[in-house]
Amino acid sequence: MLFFAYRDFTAKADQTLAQFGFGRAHHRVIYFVGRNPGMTVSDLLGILRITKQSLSRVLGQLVRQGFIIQNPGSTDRRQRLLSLTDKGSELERKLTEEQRALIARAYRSAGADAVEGFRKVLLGMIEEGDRRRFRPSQPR
Amino acid sequence: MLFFAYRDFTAKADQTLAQFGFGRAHHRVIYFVGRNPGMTVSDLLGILRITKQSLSRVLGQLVRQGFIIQNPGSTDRRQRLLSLTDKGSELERKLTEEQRALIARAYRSAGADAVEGFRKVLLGMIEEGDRRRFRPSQPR
DNA sequence: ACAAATAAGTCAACATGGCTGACATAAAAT
DNA sequence: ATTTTATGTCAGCCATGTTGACTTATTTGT
Repeated sequence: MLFFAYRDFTAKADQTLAQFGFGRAHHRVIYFVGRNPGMTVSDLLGILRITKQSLSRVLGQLVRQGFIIQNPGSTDRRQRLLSLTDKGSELERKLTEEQRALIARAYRSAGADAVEGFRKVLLGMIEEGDRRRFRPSQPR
Repeated sequence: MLFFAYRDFTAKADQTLAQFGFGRAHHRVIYFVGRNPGMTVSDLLGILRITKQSLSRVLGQLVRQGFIIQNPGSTDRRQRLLSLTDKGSELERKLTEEQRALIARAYRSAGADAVEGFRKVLLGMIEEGDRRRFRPSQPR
C-alpha cells in the first residue's frame, strides 16, 4: 500500500517538475527549505540522507536559477543558510498544492479519526531521532 | 511524514539487497511476484509504471540468477508467467521480514484503531483503479 | 596564537535505474 | 491471411545516487 500511495502521491508533482527541467530531488530540496527557511546545508543533508556531492548538483541548479538563496549564518559565518526566493516559493506552492489536494481528498473520505491513526502509524515508522520534527510544531 | 517513513522503511532492505548486488528495483519485482505468483509481465509493468526496457534489466538478472522463473501461460502461450523460485522466496522472506518488523512495531505502538485509519487514508491516496487490490484479499 | 576541526564546495569517475526509439518473435485474434 | 498483442532486445541518453581526493573559509580548543 505504501508503494502505491507513494507512487501516486509523487506522480503529479513529477510532471510539473519536468516542465521546469527538474526532478524529484529538486522537489525535496524545495519542500524542506520551504518549511525550514534558514536551514543549513548540513541540516538538509541530514534529512535527505544523501551525499553533499549529490545535493550540490540539484541545490546548485536551484540557486543558480534563482529558486533558492544562500545567506551566511549570523553566528557561524561558514554556514550558508538556505531560503526560498519568491520564485522558489511560487514553485513550492504549485507543487504542494497538487499534493495537498490529493491528501485532502484522502483525509475527507477517511475521516478525522482515521487521519489521527494515519499520522500515529507513520510516526511510529520514522526513526526515533526524526520524530520530534512532528511533535509540537517543530521543523519538518 | 511520508518522506521520512518511506526513507526509513526502505533503508534496511536496501542494505540487504546491496549484499546481493541488487537494488530497490529488484525488491519491487520480488515483492510483487511473491504476492502474485503466476502474474504476467504486463501485470507487473502496470503496477510498477515503468517501461518494459527498465523492467527487463532487473527481471532479466533475477531470472538468470535463479530468483524468478518464467512459465508459458496455459491459455495464452505468449505470456511468461512469473513466480519466485525457492531461492527467490527465501530472499523475499528475508527482505520482507525486516520491513514487517518495522511495521509491526509501528502498529503495536499506535494501536489497532490507528492501523485501521492508517490503511483507510493510504487507500484513499491510491489511484481509484488500484484500490481493489486491497479490498477483499485480491492481488497486491 | 596556532593547530585542528568543521561547514561548505568542487572535480572526476562510476553505478543504478529511469527514459526513448527501433526492431524481432511468437502466438492470438480478426 | 493479416493484424494485433505479449514479450524481449539493442543502443544510447538522463537523473540522481555513490566514492575518493582536495580546497577554502571560519570556528574551536589548547
